[in-house]
Amino acid sequence: MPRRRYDQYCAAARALDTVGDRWTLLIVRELLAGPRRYTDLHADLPGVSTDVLASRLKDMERDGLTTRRKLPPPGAVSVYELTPRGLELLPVLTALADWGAPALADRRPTDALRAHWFAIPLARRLEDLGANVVEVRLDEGVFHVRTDNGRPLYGDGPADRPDATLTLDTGTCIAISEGRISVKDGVREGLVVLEIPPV
Amino acid sequence: MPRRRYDQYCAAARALDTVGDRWTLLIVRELLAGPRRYTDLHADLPGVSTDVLASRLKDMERDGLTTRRKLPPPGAVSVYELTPRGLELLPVLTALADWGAPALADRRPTDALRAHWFAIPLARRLEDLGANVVEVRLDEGVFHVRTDNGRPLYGDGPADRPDATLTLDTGTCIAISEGRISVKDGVREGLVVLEIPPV
DNA sequence: CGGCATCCGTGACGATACTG
DNA sequence: CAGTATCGTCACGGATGCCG
Repeated sequence: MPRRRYDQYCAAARALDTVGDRWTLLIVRELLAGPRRYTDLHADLPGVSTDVLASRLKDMERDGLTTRRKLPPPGAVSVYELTPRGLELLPVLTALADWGAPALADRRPTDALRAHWFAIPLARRLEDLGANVVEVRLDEGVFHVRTDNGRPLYGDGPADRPDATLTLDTGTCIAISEGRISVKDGVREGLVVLEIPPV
Repeated sequence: MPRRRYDQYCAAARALDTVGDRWTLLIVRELLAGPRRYTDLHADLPGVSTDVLASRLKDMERDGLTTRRKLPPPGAVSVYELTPRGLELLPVLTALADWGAPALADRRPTDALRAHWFAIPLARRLEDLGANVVEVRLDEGVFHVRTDNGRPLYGDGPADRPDATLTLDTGTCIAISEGRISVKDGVREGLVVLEIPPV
């Protein structure tokens, strides 16, 4: 909750009171990948300043979106993690990603990029593959998605034992994310290579 | 699009570049009620300053969310209206309202209130009534909702010729909005009075 | 080195006053 | 009625420093 509230008895305004601040929803996006350390968050949120990130994490913990947990030694590092309430923001991020996907048509040279940022709009399109864990290989990097409502929803890098792997280029990935073509169409047209590893 | 962009090649971040600024999504909320004049917008967005509202409307027009139209004389007043692209933000507002509805449990004395603010979370729950236009009567005021994907989605005050009218209290309205009870359950328990006017 | 806190310049925001 | 102009304040972004 920011210092500035809307003070409106409206469900949408109440939500924006909590998650309407700059960076908050993008922090949620990162935490959908599971528990993360402060430094990892800072690395995957290029542009955020250290104090704003720390301040947001405090606000989010106070508002019940996240919890802070100390990993047992050795390591004894603390990680940030979404609460169930914070996890319920996934539909908000999905709706935003749906709306914003067409804007990916113009790719600016200054744009930062992490492969797992494609996971949110892509996840639903992979649901009918019949695979719990899907590894996605783009030119820009590899990430994996869980389609079984598991936590974490996705992660960077290859999966442990994926049920399927998808190899495709960025344009195809966006087209599938937007629902313009299906995964099966992509395979049929040679844009996507779908592999099911032997058990 | 604000001066500050995230500069991230991510669909959700791109959306937030356009609608992440303070007040923008609440202006969309108001424009879902159809074409509105500047003064009306200002009246139903308590707390927004005149310059910020003017600035947002400019940004939104530049970004293709709204158009400005001069009504034919007499009157010759100009109104703001959502474009199809702007209208596509409804799922975003619905997802936000879903998430924010539990926060309506605590009602602060400083909260502003407009009856039609209940329309967004309520609209989907009225879809299976088989009525195109539903008039909703709360203690706080009357508004009406179109459930046939028509524009406008809702409006203040009574409807012209509603297909159904609902009379209920605020708590019941929130419970239905959250999906905790259905309209039919509300009627059965005496919390909702549903009237279908004779043709 | 991870996890912040502090300082500072810039810009966004909010309230009021004013104008065509 | 529909904004623009002005101004004080606060949030943001970048850099740096501190401390376990």
